[in-house]
Amino acid sequence: MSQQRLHTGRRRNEEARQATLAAALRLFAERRPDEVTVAAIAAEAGVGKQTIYRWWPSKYAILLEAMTDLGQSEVPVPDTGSVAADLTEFVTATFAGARSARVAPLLRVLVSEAQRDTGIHTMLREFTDRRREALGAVVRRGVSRGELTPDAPVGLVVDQVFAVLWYRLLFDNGPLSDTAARQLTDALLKQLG
Amino acid sequence: MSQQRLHTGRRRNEEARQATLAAALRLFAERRPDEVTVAAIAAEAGVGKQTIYRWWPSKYAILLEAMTDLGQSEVPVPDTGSVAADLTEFVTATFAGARSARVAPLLRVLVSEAQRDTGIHTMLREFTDRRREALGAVVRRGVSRGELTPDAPVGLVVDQVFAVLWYRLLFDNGPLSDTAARQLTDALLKQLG
Amino acid sequence: MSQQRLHTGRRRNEEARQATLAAALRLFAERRPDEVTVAAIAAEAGVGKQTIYRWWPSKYAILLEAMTDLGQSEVPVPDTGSVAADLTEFVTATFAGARSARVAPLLRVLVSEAQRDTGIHTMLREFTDRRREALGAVVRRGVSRGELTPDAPVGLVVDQVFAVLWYRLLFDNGPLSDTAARQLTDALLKQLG
Amino acid sequence: MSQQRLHTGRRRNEEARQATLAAALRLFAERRPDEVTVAAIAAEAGVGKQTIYRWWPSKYAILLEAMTDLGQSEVPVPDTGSVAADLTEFVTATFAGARSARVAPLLRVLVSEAQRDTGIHTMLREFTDRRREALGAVVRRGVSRGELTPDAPVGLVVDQVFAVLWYRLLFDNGPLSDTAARQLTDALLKQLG
DNA sequence: CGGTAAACGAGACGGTACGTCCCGTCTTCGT
DNA sequence: ACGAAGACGGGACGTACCGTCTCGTTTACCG
Repeated sequence: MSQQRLHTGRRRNEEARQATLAAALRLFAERRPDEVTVAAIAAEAGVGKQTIYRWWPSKYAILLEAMTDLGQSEVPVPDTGSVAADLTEFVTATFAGARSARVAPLLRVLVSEAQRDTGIHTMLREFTDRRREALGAVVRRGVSRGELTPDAPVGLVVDQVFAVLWYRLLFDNGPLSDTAARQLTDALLKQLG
Repeated sequence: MSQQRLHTGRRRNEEARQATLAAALRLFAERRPDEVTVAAIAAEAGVGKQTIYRWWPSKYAILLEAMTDLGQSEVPVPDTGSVAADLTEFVTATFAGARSARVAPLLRVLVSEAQRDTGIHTMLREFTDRRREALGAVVRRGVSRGELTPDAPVGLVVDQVFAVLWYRLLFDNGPLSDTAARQLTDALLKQLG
Repeated sequence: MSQQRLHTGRRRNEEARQATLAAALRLFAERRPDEVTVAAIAAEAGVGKQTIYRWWPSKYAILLEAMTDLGQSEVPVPDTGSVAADLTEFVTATFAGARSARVAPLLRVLVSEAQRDTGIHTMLREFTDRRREALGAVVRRGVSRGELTPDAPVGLVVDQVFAVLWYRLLFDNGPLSDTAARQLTDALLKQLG
Repeated sequence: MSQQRLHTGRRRNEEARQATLAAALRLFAERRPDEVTVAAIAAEAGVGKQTIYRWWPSKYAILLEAMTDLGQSEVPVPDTGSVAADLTEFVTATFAGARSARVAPLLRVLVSEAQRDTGIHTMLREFTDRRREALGAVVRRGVSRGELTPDAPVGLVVDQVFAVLWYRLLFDNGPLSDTAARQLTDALLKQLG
């Protein structure tokens, strides 16, 4: 029985991949998104354009991969024994992560592009759904501990947290400070009764 | 004392303006935003490209002006005598307006572009601030009628309404139905005590 | 008996005409021809664009009219009694007129445009034919005085003079100096036998 | 000693060059020069506009290169043993080439544009200087054979031939027939003694 | 160790939208 | 009615990116 040859030729260059991701992060952080061209990323990374097109469908896909790589150091889900404390900590940490001058512009770019490219939209949903799930778990833990009634509208509370986050991020019409996080958390806890 | 002449030469053609706005609305409704070119709008409107560039900085500015013009037929601020009823009516109407297949894609396009163009960002803020102000007035009326305590967090409630609206619109991860509007309103009323 | 009114309304403004001609001469002398726009001439002359289009078919027609106005002070036909002297004087004066830094660029512009616009071509021919006729008269006088044989090729000699003039003007590949004029004249006299 | 790499990346596409030159010749032959747009040449050649701008500064530069390429099939310099015969043959062939309905309009366009664009002026000079040199060689051969005196004004004779050619071509005020060529040649031979 | 195949940096390619410029016409108001 | 001002419909310009396609070189496996 003959074994089909699996792969011949040169393998993917990991250095080129890293250089491309780093270059994309750098350029998207410091330039307007339409000024970040594939050619510019290639030049910045010292890489050929074709190498980029071989591995990524668009410049935004590069950005998303780069941010996912960064996000490996994921915000841990807090577990202090109290919904109020867990929620406050989670929201505060989430707001802090999003408001940073380094990641805020990148998040804006991704939402912007997601409205134009369904592929990016899907990838961004997967990215955000992981965080939604984490926050949902925190609230549900409150239910199972008896702090909250079983009919607590978990989804709606989660929605409101991330909705306010993105709303202020995208429209730049409100703070994402620790204080803002606490005010929102307090309001939501009151909602949850 | 001599009066300085204020303006000489031909005046702006209002017909050309209207035709351009209508053409932009039509094209943005039926095509993907990057397929809507300035040249196409000009052709559809029977107008020269230069006439467009003379009056608008970008095709998105045209769209925004067209939508503002439409919004003159503004959703009226309800005044039933009860905050609960007013709020419910306002939010339901707002959600209904935003979820329509005709305007939803246009709103997405504008937010998307606002992330890339500070001019559009500013104009969009003015557009949305008018609606924020209207909703704020509804809540404040509840305060002045004594239905709500004077320390009611008006801004935060307004934020939550529009935040959820845009969040679900942009991420397509939740309904903007009448039921959804009622659920959100109920939660916010509970929050307001 | 009632007199029919022959003309009503404001008459053509001679000042505007002069200002336009002067502005055209100035701009064509100092700028590349395609940088001389009708709008620029109008602005330079302090005149409306429509006023120009009312009276001239193109910017080159303005230039041609301006040069014809200038050419009223026409080079007089010399008559010294000798073909040799007359010819030398005529050619020298003609070369001197054409090589001047003020008119040379204008002549180039007119020939250039004449290749694209048959109207200008015709007007330029009328302009140049008047000079051809003058030079032809000089040579024919030599025939009638018996200095030249009756079969002298008058037209060919005239052609050679103006041909060399325009050739050197347009290709910038030879002088239009007094010396050059004399050399050409001598050659032609030898040719005439 | 290490050899530096001379060129990387894709090379210029000779087919695209040929297609562009051919398209330019075709369009300039059948349309008025200002109706020949760069976009039209690109479309006719099946080539991108940028490819044209990468290699040529203007549509007239394309035309000039196309004509130079054609001129490779150069009119051979005659060598019959007699200046009179050589000169007659050269001038007749040159006139014949220039008067043809195919090339005459192109020559007019190039002279016209040369007056507006110094780059074209320079390139056209190189083009014409090659023919001047060829004719000069014919006359100088007459000197070296002793048919003409060493002080024969070679340059002036060459000037007169091409001057008359261009003069009649540009002003359309005289024939470029074989008869005209012979008359001019005879006159110049008489000048040369 | 020599052959073969894929990935690489570089950059030209066909294509398309951009925003600017000028054309010649039309409109407004003032003389 | 004429004149200056300037907006209009139209269309070519030259530029910038897109994503694809050669180039010649480098790398890695496989016989």
